[in-house]
Amino acid sequence: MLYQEVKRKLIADIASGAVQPGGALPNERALATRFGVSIGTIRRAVEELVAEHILLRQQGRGTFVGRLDQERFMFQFFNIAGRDGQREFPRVELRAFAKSRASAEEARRLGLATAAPVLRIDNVLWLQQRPVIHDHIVLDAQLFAGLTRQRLGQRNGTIYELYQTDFGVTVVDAEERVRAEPLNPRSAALLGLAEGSAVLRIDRVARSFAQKPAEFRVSMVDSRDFDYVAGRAAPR
Amino acid sequence: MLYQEVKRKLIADIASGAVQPGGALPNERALATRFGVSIGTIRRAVEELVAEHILLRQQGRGTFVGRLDQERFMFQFFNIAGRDGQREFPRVELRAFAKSRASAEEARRLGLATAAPVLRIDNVLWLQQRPVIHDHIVLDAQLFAGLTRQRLGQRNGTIYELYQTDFGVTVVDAEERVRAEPLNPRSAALLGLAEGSAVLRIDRVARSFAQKPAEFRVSMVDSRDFDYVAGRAAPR
DNA sequence: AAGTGGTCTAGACCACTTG
DNA sequence: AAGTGGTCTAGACCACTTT
Repeated sequence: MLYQEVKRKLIADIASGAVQPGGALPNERALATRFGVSIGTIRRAVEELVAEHILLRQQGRGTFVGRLDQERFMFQFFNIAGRDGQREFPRVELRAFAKSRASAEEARRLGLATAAPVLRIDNVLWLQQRPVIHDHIVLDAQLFAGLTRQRLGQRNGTIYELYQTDFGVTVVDAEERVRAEPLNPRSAALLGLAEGSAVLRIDRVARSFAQKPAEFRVSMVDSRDFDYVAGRAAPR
Repeated sequence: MLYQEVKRKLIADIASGAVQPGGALPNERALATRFGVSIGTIRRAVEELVAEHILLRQQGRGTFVGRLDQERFMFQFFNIAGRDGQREFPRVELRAFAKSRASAEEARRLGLATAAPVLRIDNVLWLQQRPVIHDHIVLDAQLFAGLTRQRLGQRNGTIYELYQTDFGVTVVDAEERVRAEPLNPRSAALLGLAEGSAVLRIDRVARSFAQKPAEFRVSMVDSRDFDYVAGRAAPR
């Protein structure tokens, strides 16, 4: 499994920040020489990282570390679409930022000790000029030490890009669990809906390399006009 | 794109029934000779078909056409799990079988003319000895000509395996849209729940080769104890 | 023109399964 | 022992991007 070894070393380079998001990798010949393997083996490792959206190859230009920009966020992590299938980047409104302690459930999802210090962020996401989603985001306060309300509000790009550029945390995949639930009072107030309406609740654990939990997020979605979409066909 | 050509030919062989579900493909050398390409090119084509769960390779044994058996159904198409993540194969109870005509929505999803003849199947799925899911399945009556209530009731294995063995329709992927909805009277009766309870509604279009719609299904899920699960990490 | 990734070849050797 | 897929090599040639 030589190529697995190569893949691990490439991931280590990305995780350590030795190659920056958006930056180029050395070319295939250089990598082959450095790792002492053939170009075919390099290609195999890079192909898998491209399939995982961690690297990006462009013929004639080079191989680049994927940035968690808007386009990728929409493609990989934003699964809400209009009834007609139309997708739109949401307007994000920051409503609260606080430090507190993890509940038992949150600690378990993030792989932390119970009552570990966490940061909490409440966002309201707008689609078609209406508040549709209430996100409650929970982060390990140690991993994101120094994150402030100001920094969150000032950011350009997605929150995942902020994790990547400011804290070296690259989100590579997410697991989501969806259920129907009556709307709670806090979300009802933020979304301007009646308490008890049937809404979607999405629990998401976003993970970094080696399945390390990076973020836990609960989204309450007014699904009267929007769906959670899964299993879109891969382009072939 | 030689390997794409090889892939198309392999798919044609599977779709035409020239190789049966569960049957073995010729070995790599034989395929390379038949198509006049190198083994590497055969491998590339087969690798993609394996990634799409259409073929299955076993070192030392051979390459086989994937059967839509219980294991694959659970892995690829059954996305309901207990709160603790535990997965269980449901007991399927056939409650109704009828011929009628497609609604505008159904026709659109199946790529049929409005009011085209369709078959309708109502199943109740049991998990942990309780009715949890009401499936309403709509099929193109032409594509599944000859399907009877008896044949459905007698089947061994999953309904997708029946599509494959009896009608040559291989389901290769599915797109699902999920929302929260108050429970309708018919599903309420079948699930033994109060009308208006908040439940998950899942609209699924299952597709065959070349994105051809094969089945449209609406599932109503009592999500008090079960979740819809998406984006599980790929094994690496 | 030079440099990059994309495709394809023709083999060698290994690991695993079956008779 | 024979046959299968799994990994790896060392190149050739092509398509594309940049200078």
